[in-house]
Amino acid sequence: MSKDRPSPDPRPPEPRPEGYDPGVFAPFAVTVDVVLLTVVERQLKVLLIQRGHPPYAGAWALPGGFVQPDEDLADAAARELLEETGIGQDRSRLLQLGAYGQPDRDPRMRVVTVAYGAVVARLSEVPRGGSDAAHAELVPVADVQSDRLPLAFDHRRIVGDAVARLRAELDTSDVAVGFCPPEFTIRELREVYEAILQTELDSGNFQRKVTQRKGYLTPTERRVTPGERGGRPATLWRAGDAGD
Amino acid sequence: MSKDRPSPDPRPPEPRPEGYDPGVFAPFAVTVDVVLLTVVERQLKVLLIQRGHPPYAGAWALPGGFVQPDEDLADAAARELLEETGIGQDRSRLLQLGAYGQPDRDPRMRVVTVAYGAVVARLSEVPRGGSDAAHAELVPVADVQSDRLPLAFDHRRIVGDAVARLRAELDTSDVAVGFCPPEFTIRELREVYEAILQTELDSGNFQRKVTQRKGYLTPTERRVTPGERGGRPATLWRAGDAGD
DNA sequence: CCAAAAGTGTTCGCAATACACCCATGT
DNA sequence: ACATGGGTGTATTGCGAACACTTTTGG
Repeated sequence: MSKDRPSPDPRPPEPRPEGYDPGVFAPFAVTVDVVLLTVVERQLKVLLIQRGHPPYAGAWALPGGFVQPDEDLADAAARELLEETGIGQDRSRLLQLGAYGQPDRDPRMRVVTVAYGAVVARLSEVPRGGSDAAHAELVPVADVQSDRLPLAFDHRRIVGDAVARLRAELDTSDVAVGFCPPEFTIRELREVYEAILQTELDSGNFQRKVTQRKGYLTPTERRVTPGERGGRPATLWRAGDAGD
Repeated sequence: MSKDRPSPDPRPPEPRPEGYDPGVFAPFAVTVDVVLLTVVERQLKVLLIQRGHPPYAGAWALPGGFVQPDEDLADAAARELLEETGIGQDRSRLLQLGAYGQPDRDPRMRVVTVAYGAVVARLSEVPRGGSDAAHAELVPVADVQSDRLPLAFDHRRIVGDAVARLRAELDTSDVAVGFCPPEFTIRELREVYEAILQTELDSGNFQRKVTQRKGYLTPTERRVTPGERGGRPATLWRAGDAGD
């Protein structure tokens, strides 16, 4: 990658693996953070943990932590999510959002974090299998974006970027079905869209748009029994072939 | 700001809970790589340098290098690009593409790289003001993707991702005008699209589509004098307000 | 019966496509 | 005059938005 160049590094050179020039390689910490989103009662929520130690002790933050020396980034994200919240997520379902590396983003040392996005079906409560996360909770994304609920580090920005990315990919990818349980009604899927886009969608047009999209949904034989106030029973659908 | 640098012990520290434990994190090297694209004679090309030292000595690679301790990631990308190729690029014109951190992507040590994309107007030759880059050259992207020209590390994949991203953003962003000089004809812009999408576009429809798009282009009073074989002189256009 | 929710049909307008045609220049 | 490339007009088609309407349930 890089070759000999003047050594502008004010720090004493670290002992280093052979082959790299001293004075050029400064050690960084690399972490991963996970933006886990879910829709509960028509509201988009993000999973946060309450920090137990400084800096930002007591503040809310994204689950995440250090990448281990021989660990892939996505694996680290999955592991941290499991350790801190008890939620197991396949690494293939984690979408990389980007790297955040402003020099002062951590007050103590240079940390570059790689953010990952994850999506789960309506999760009402956090499993609490986490090793030692002080506290994990689902909070409305709106509270984060309005800054009514301040986050540690640059995590508010990361959440904002994640939501923007989610909105952009709603129509072109299969993310939305990730917010639904294995079998779901079109209404349920529509409410996911509405929570994310913050708009109302025409139910009839949505129905067509989503059922006609190839490989997106597959119908089951089962129907749902209507609520107390009646109504035609809705078909249950599964994620389509393309989403597997 | 705590300054205790951990010794770069290659062995992993104990798997530990969330939270910072300065002195126990595993040191990573963080680098940036730049995928600089340009269109020359209807061909999409990427700027590569020839490596002078192992690993991959003599192989082609993306320009890039280590991030310095107090340097922002985008700044590092701009600096490395300038140092290795003599091309100055504003950091705001560098688009982050993502982080690549597979444990074995560098044979000697753990390196996480953050890739940035850049776009310049038809660049026929590399400035050669680079400090020490052995050799820098523009090569057809097709040669990289077909693996006819193998690249060091995982750089082929990074280039592939960059091109995919470029294609996806062609219609929704202003990237394409970045491939054109300050004043350009619609034909020139169309050839950029054609080189990137690998298709032929109807010139008439392209004209309308691109001129009607609000804030995308602004006409000048100037025309271009036709070539030797005649033809109606084309209007010169500038990037629109939205692209500033 | 009516209310409510699922799902379909119908219409309209816009935007993309195909392609014919006119415009302004060089030789 | 003719070739060449710039630019506009026009017909067609497909898709999304708006919304009326039918279907199937509970009360």
